[in-house]
Amino acid sequence: MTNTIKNMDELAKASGVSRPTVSKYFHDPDSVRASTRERIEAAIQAHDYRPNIYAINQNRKLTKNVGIVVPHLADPFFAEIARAIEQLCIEAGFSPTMYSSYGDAQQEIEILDSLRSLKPAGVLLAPLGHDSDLKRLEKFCKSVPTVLVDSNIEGLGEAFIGSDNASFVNQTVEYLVRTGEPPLFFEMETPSNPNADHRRETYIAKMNSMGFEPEIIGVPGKGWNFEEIGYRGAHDLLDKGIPKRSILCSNDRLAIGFLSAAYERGLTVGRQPGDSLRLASNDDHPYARFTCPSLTTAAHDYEAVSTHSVRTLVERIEQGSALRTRQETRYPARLVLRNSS
Amino acid sequence: MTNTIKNMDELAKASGVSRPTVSKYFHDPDSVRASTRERIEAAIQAHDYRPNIYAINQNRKLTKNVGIVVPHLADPFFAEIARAIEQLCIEAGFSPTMYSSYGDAQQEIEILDSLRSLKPAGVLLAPLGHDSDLKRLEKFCKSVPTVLVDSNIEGLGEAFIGSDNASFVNQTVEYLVRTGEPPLFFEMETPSNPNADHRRETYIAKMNSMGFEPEIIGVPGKGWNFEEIGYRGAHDLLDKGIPKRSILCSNDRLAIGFLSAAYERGLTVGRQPGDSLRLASNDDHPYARFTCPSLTTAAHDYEAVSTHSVRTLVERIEQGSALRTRQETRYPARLVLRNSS
DNA sequence: GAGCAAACTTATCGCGCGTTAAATTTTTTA
DNA sequence: TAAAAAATTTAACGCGCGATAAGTTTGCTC
Repeated sequence: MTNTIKNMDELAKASGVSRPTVSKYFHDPDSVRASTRERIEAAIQAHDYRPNIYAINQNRKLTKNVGIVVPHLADPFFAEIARAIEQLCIEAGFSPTMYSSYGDAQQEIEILDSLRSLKPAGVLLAPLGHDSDLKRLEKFCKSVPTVLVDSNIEGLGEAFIGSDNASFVNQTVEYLVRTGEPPLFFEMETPSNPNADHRRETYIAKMNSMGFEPEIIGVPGKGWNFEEIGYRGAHDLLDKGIPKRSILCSNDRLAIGFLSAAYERGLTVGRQPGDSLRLASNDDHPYARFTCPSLTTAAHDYEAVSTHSVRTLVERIEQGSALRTRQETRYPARLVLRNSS
Repeated sequence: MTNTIKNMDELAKASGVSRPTVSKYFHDPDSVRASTRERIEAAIQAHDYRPNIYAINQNRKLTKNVGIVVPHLADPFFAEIARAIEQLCIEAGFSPTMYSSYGDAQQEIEILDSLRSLKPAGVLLAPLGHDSDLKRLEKFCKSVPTVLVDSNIEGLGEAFIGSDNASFVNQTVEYLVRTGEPPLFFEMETPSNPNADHRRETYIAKMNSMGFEPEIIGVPGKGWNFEEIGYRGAHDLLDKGIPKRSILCSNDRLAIGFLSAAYERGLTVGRQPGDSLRLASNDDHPYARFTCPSLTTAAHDYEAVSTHSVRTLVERIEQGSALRTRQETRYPARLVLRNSS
């Protein structure tokens, strides 16, 4: 209870052990004899002592810190993946810290800059994408072991782990065609996320290979208010009548906006006879279950992506990254059939 | 470009200035002569030098770190408030770090424990609520200047800044009564958030004062899957028929689940003649605009809450908290009329 | 209980920076 | 231009811990 213990020296005296032994204990409690360990732990408990992490890390060239950087924490997709990754890092014995650039390239760079001074053992980075300052990112990746997540940037970092956009779109297109008619592709005009580009390209290729004419609507809009952009884009589109009975949204957040607009217009969305149109999407956003109607979508394998990301980073940290080549891993989607198509 | 500079000594030599002056510069660039500042800054730029933050903080009893702790970052409400607070902390010259306990009391304690060893200048804490380990929280608040946000815990921390639950419920109840009929109150049976209790109490008091019989449905369910809980609760409720034409949900996430269930049952929600029921809620969740129908709700004053929180914390940090008394501030809600009622 | 490895102690250095006091230089003011 | 004020330099110590080398004790094996 006497909180008079300020450093390891005093803790050592209080527990009747020498300081180097206490130091050894903190690095690995099992490296000291059981009886010694008990005495140290008793003293720690009694005096509520915690070593000064600043002093610990000062002379380390590498700490146990891990940075988790995502483009937008208010996006439930990234919130979810960050949560999973954070948990896995803790289990692997690291101290994760979460950062969000909130869609701003400048802030992404500032995060990495300040991260560098934390001497992190590694970083898990879900980059902004097109908007990112590639030169600065590249420079950072050379100085800190970095694993890219979700959005790939060619050649950057130790590895890339994400989802297979082709698998998403192939499945959703196939499903829509099989159970109805070939879909229109509904997306943002200028998406900042490279995954969106892969989805569009896959859509075009898939439609062509099935002998259909691809048809794409790119709605205007900037930033991360995807629902709003989808909502407005859908209204604009539907002002001209229903262009096609099947619609495939590039992502769920656009679809949420689309469904909202459709509802306001009294259009029923679904696969029942009499429904005005069918809508599918990609991502399996946490709210996709609760849209009206519930959203048919292709789901990320959140667990595989987060597990593999963390495992890869830990490997690279422990083995050093010198000899290993950069690997890209993409997990396939799982089609989730709900009521919107 | 020569990255050979490792510490302040070398930086001092490279810029032709003494080390104490460089040190002074880093504490306040304006405390050195303009010509000196330029020389130092030139050297910093040329060699890409950043001081070792661990060495800086080692002997400081207080750092410039600020902790932001929320119950659940995957909840868009907290994501939004955390984002705003984070930004304001940066502008105030602090280094914020975000933590989420993900609804787990144990993790909340662990966050505060590890936070303590970061020697933060202060902490902005949105506590879990009933589930929190009050004794540990209290102990923490005594050792670190802490401002409570969103959820109040009597007597804890330097101050509380949140929203006025009474204002929320009074407005929504009044509106529903004025434009239709007195509402049923739909909530979780055992909410972990104390705000939910205040909302229920206000509902009861308001209904009584208006001469109506309060009627409350408490749906079972644990955890933070509010949409799911609302969805199931709504189905259970509606299995027995529509109990009342007006329904007031304790919060928007429950309402989102409710609307989903209502939609599945073919019930139309809204204020049009012919609609089956009307629904309102509280919080103005970021997706409340995009539900089907869009959700009438009482909105938090996000900006006022976040601004006031950060300002209060900064004041307490700078002035010391000795003489000041604990203040509680609650901002009123703004009724947002949409289509659900 | 001799022999030996493992565990521990003692002593000492270094890390990068904060901080201070006294001496010195530069700039401002009268 | 001399005096006063401000900025800077020199020198030195301390912080809490990591790390290491050499000597000492402990506990285990046969």
